[in-house]
Amino acid sequence: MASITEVARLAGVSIATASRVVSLADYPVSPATRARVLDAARTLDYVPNALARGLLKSQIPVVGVIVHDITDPYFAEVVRGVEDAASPAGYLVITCSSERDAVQETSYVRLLRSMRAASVIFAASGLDDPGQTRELHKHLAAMRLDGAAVVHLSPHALGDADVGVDNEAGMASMVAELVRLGHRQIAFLAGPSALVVAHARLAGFRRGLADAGLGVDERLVVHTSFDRDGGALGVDALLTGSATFTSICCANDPLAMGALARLAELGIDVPGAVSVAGFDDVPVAAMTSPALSTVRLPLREMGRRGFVEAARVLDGGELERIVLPTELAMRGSTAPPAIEAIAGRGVSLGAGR
Amino acid sequence: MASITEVARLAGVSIATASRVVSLADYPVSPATRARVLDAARTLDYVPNALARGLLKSQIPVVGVIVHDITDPYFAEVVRGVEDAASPAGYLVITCSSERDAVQETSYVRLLRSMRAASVIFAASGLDDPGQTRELHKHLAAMRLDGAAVVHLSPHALGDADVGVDNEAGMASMVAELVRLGHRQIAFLAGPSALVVAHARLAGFRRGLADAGLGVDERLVVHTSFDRDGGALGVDALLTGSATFTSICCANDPLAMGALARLAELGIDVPGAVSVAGFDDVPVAAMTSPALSTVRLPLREMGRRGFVEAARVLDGGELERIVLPTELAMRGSTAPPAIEAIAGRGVSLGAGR
DNA sequence: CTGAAAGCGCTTACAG
DNA sequence: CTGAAAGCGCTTACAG
Repeated sequence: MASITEVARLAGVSIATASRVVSLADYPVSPATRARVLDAARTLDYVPNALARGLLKSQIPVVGVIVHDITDPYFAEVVRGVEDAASPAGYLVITCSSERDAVQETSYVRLLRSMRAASVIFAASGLDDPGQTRELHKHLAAMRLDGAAVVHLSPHALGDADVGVDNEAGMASMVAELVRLGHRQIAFLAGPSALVVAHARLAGFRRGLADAGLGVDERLVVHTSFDRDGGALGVDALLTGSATFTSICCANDPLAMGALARLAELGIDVPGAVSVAGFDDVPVAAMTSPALSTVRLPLREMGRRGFVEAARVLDGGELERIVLPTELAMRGSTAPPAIEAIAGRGVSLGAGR
Repeated sequence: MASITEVARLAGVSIATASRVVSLADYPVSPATRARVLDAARTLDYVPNALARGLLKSQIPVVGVIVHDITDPYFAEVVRGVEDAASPAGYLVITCSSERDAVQETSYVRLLRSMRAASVIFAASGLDDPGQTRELHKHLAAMRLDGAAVVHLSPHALGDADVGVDNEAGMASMVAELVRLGHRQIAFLAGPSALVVAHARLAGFRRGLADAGLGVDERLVVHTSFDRDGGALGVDALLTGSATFTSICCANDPLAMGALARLAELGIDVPGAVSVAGFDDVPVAAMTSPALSTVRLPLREMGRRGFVEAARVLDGGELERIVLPTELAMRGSTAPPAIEAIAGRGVSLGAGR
């Protein structure tokens, strides 16, 4: 590949001058010289070496996004948002599926640091485990010191999201809506108790109930994994428990979809016998049957704004903490409760009910 | 950030020696010296500068994956596969959502070239438009010359996939299965006629019919976009057309899901009145209702093998052309045909049928 | 086993 | 407006 040296030689100028024109530097160069350099660059199919430039700046126009799993539509949306904002600015996006594993996450961040990525954006909520993450934070601190932008899109062990939503308020609004529909016995599939974002949503559930003057029946709060399997298992746990309920509120959409699938298997009608609500509004939420009522998060916008904030920091500005609005997306999986609540313990599962 | 110079100074050795130990070079260094260097590196929180190393090698351990859209589960799966193979090898994955736009694709590849990415993997099929892509191929040729690995996971304007599936055979096997179920009037939602991979699947449809001794009713072959909207539009086109059919075979899953949704809207029972089949087996295909019968592509494995082939080339080997097997995944959306075929023209849409 | 030195391809004071 | 030179942080012949 042609280097700037060859471009300069072909154009008959110094490499300094060649650099000034090809790098679009704001520096006076005579029009004739400029034209000759541009010509030479075109002739030689010159493409600047971003590594050399990056070495000088100690930074390369690349942003790493840490996600739980890129095949999870939540994260795919966020990453796409980052890309939509980053791409016009000439930044490339590196996806890092950490599976919420601290070791993997650290290894990714170290790699990002080694290549002097301009920014790392955490799309996934961290686990509430500060001990595990000392090395991670060492890397992040070093990167920040070096001018890199670190942006969180979810609450994490060390603080709130930089660009995010009010998870607690969003969940409380869903609870309020279920109460408005007439529900009084609302179960909650809470996800993993160690996940920071799950905390916030559980807090929202409690607040929603409190706002309605209702108490929390702790037997109806179930912790599971944050995926479909957790939703199915959660339903089983509720049905074998001792408390009755007319609706199930879930801390995210996968949980709700798993619950929907398990209830269908058991022949329990949604929303006839029980209402189900999710949280996130991933694109598939509108395609389940019945379609899932959920809390819409502006996922793509979160990604976009995440990059915008990163760019602000790279420009020497301060991170602005941003809270984006959530919105209820009520669909077919919720309705006023049936006369009788779904019973817990004592009801045999799978018996065609 | 500490550089190797500082590590060398702290360890009391030359930077050459320091480099040999921190870069894990296969070069004799006395154990005592090695230990001192490692110690210094740890003390200084030394992380090697990948940009400096890359500048020397004219290559950085990064692989770019060109996809249509990372929020499309097909591509998310493939990217995850690439990441699963790339990550243990110390490579980072850059996602490029090109929206099948030649200009964007070229711009991404140029950026990848400028940062001397070790490899670019095309997950998306190209458009059959060699004119549009001259500049793209100039960049790719330059990268290849420079030792980068270019791998195609789908057929493209200039040739077959390097790591892919036999789209034609896969589609033919689905047609054979529909015929086995008793279908004789099979419609085909073909996707865009300019998309190379769509060609192959249409060819498979024709071959499957020919193998069964059936002719192709061209009135039942509909070209639309490659997404849900195309599926819905395709159904409308078929219903207002003049030919009858008992099943709809789709060139990919989004088309099939769009068809399913539209048929449900129209009150047409699947698979009672008409069978619907997809192609790809993206994860959501199992979650529609009825669950979608489709042709399973080993998407994640395609991504993984794509990186493995890239690594082979980077190691100085030759690209091995690999064809991965497809598999039928028959689910609830297909069944033997009803006595009467669905009629086209003359049936009023949306009239509760 | 160790080190001095060249060089990868750029940008940017500095001098003219 | 133009150019010579230093230097970013590494690796790697080459010499010892």
